Order: sequence, then C-alpha cells, then structure tokens
Amino acid sequence: MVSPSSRTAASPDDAARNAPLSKVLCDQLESMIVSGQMKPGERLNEQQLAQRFGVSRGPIREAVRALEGAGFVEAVTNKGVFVRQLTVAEVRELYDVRAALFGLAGRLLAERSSEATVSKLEALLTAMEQAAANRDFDAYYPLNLTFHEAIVDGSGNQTLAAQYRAFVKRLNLFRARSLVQGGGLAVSNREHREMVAAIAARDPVWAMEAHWRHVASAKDRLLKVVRTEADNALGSEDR
Amino acid sequence: MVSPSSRTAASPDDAARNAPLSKVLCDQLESMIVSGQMKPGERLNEQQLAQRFGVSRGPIREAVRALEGAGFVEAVTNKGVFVRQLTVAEVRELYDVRAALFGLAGRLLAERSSEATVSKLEALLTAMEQAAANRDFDAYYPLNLTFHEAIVDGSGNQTLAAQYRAFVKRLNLFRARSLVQGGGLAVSNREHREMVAAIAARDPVWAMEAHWRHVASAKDRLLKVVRTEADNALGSEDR
DNA sequence: TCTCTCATAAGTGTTGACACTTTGAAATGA
DNA sequence: TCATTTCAAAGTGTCAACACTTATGAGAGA
Repeated sequence: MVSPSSRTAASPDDAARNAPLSKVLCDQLESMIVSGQMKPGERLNEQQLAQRFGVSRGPIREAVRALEGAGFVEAVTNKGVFVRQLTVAEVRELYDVRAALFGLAGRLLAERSSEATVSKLEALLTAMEQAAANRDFDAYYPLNLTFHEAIVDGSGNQTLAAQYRAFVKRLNLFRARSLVQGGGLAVSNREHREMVAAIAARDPVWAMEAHWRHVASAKDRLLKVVRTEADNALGSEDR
Repeated sequence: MVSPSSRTAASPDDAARNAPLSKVLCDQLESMIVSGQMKPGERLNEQQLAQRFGVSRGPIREAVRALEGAGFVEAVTNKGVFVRQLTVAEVRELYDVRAALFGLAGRLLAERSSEATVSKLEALLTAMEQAAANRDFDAYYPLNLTFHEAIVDGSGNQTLAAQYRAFVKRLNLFRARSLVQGGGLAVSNREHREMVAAIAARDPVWAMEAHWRHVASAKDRLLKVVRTEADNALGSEDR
C-alpha cells in the first residue's frame, strides 16, 4: 500500500539530494547556534539570512519555526527571533531532566547489554583513561562523546536517544559551559568505570543510579564554576 | 532595555490578538490531531487547510514545521505531511521515557512540597476515589488530569513539565489508547495514594519509585489490552 | 537644552503566483 | 486482455511583492 518499492529514490543520498531547503537551512542554522557561531541573545535577521544563503525568506522562516520548537531560538511577534539565552535556573532544570533520561538509558542498557557492547564500552573507557593521564583533552573529548552516545543508543530506546541528544545540544547554549572543559577528568573517569561495572553486572538499579549521579555530578561541577565566576565578577548586575 | 513597559501591549489578551497566524494554526491543528479529529496516517493537505482556515499556505507550512518538530506529524518530501502513526514499540518507548520524567517530578516534588500542595493533592485524591466508587468516568478523567498536572507543575521544573506534557500529548496518537479508559481504576487509585504518601513523607527516593511505577503500570495495562486485541483479531497482518 | 511629535527606514507577517514532482488514469500498442 | 506510455491534474517547494508593525532619528516647540 505504502510500499517504498518504486524505482524512484531508496538510495541513501537521495534524501539529501531531494531535501527541501527548509531542512538544510534548519541543520545549518542549528549547527551555527550550537557551535557558538551565533551567540545567545543574537537576532536572526530573516532577509539577511536569506541573502546569505541565496534563498527567499519562506524556507528560512520554516527552518526557524522548527528551531523554535526544538528550543534553540525564541520568537517575539513583530520583533524577530533570537538565539535562546539560558539562565542558570534553566541550566539546572535541563541537567536534572538529562540526569533522569541518562539514568533511564543506563537502566535499559543494563537489562539488555550484550558482551560486545560491554567490551566496546570498556575499550572506550581505557582509551579515555589514557587520554586523561596524558592530559590530552583533544583526544578525550570525542571519546567521551562516543562513550555517551554508545550508552544512549545501546538502550534500544530511540525516543530516549533523540531526547537526550536534544538536551545535550540545548545545553550548548549556556555561555559558561566551555569553562568545565577538562574539569574533574579523574572524577569523571571514576564515575564512568562504575557505570560500566553496573552495566556489566546487569544490575538495572545500580546502573540507573550510577548514570544519574554522573550527570548530577557534572551539573554540580558546572554550577560551582558559575558561582565562583559570579563571585569574582564584583560588579553587580541587575536581574 | 527590554522593559515591556511601553503603552503598547502588556494586556493579557494582547498576545492572543497579535499572535501570528502560524501560532494560532499550530495550536488549532495540534488540538485537531490530539483530539483524534485527524486520524493517524491521515494527510494534511496544505491548500485544503489554507482554504478551510481562510489563510494562505505560508502560515500553514510554518505551523506544520512546528508540529513536525514536536513529533505530531511526519513530513515526506514532495508527498506531504502525515499525522504520525505510533507503533506498539514506539508507545513502549514513550511510556518508558514518560515514566522516568514522572519519577523525576515525584522526586523533586517530595524535596520541596509545601503543606498546601500536599493537601491539594489529597483533596484531588479523595474526589477521584469518590468518582471511582460511583463509576463516574466523566468526573474521574479531568480530576486525574489535574492531579498529574499538579504534580509535574509542583516539581518546580518547567522544562520537565513541558516535556512531560508533550509526551502525554504524543501518546494520544496511539489508536488503542481509549481502550484503557477506566481500566484498573482501583489499582490506579491505590498507586496515587502511595505517591501522595511518599510526597507527604518528603521521601524523594520512595516518591520517585512510586511515580515511576505508576506510569510503568499504566504501560503494562495498555500493552496487555493491545496484545489481547491482537489475539482476538485472528487475521494475521504482515509487518 | 530637553522633550515630544512625526516621518522615514528596517523588518516581520502574509499573500498569490510560478516551477517542479508525484500520482492516476486514459490512450496506445502488443 | 494486459502491459507500457503518455499526459493532465493535484500537490508540494520556492519565490517576489505587498501590508503592517516596530525602531530610529530629525525637527518643532517649550
């Protein structure tokens, strides 16, 4: 009935070739925002973007609506759309939700993990410890990312994985996030090891707790830095 | 600087008056989908909708993009957008994530709940038990909704509340959901009572478990019905 | 000099029209 | 009768132009 068997399409790059402009622009803009190329609070000028990408405003507006739904930008009627600016309170909220999601991922993974998955995680763990020992942050960062991706993907719950990724992306909107880079690498690794141990032991409750705590710990580290930073900045800012 | 003090606007209905068409249409379409007025798999014809609402296709397309991001519809290039159709596997996924979110809500609420909140929940609880005893489903349903809303709002985490609501809405896309109406009312009430007890006791861990289990239990009830329904339908369907 | 008014410019909200793709069925051929 | 081709209708993707709102700055009045 709805079989996708006709000779048209079905090739992997077809989706990219036939992708509507709005989709392409949405990805483009998202990466510009997440990468920090567009700063929080900055305005997204429609005609300016249209000119820049060589398209009309229609597709731009559609892309922006999608970004709005994802929580990356905020639209104000008749004024424009702005890159979302996260308050410390919102960051705390995001981290709490992320902790719950990651805890669920750990729990599900512990219930269904194969030997292959466990050894893959252990290999990543070893590589990360090596990188941490060498203070090689450039190597550590992508490994860390892969490690977390492997866990949420391994949970087998795609909805969960998508949500988790969305939250991680949104957290990139927070200005001070880069400050934590490499903060508490040793602590993080100790937590990683416990997570894998719980998964290997097929202990869902332990795994959930370990994964949850890992994110909660990252939250605490970040908030501590933010507080210190605020204390150092002696000038008082209203609001 | 950005003070909303000028004489323009500031009235509560101003947001509604100045709301762009795309926003209005988005809400309208969403309610049509969630209410079942538009069935899963059904196509959203742009020009048909434009004519129906008396607007052009631009705002319609923008609204649809927002709905796509929220997971209510699925867009296929050059073919159209369709109301999302949930498989049983996806429903299971959604329920698992919802359980984790609701567990977090219970945990947070237990950490910060005031006397007023607890007594409000207890009042709702009593009313629900009364309705259940009278087999008054029309009274029970909105009370149940208010009860759950009070919990997620009471958590104090707006991000969490928004996410939870989104998931509940998405679950309405599942065809067999209505079958559970009133299924296991007594069981549900027993679980509700435990949840409130945990909150009143200010016991975060207990509260989280109780809230989590409540959603998990709802999932089990639904899946059981689905399985029975599938068994009754003797005709074998591929896929 | 300061404040208020008002006109101009910039930008968003919306529209109708055009181009390309897909779909379905009629027409053609074996 | 059946398969293939062709063509028109429907629908989505994109664009350029118009309408309305907001922001900015110059000028008049005090």
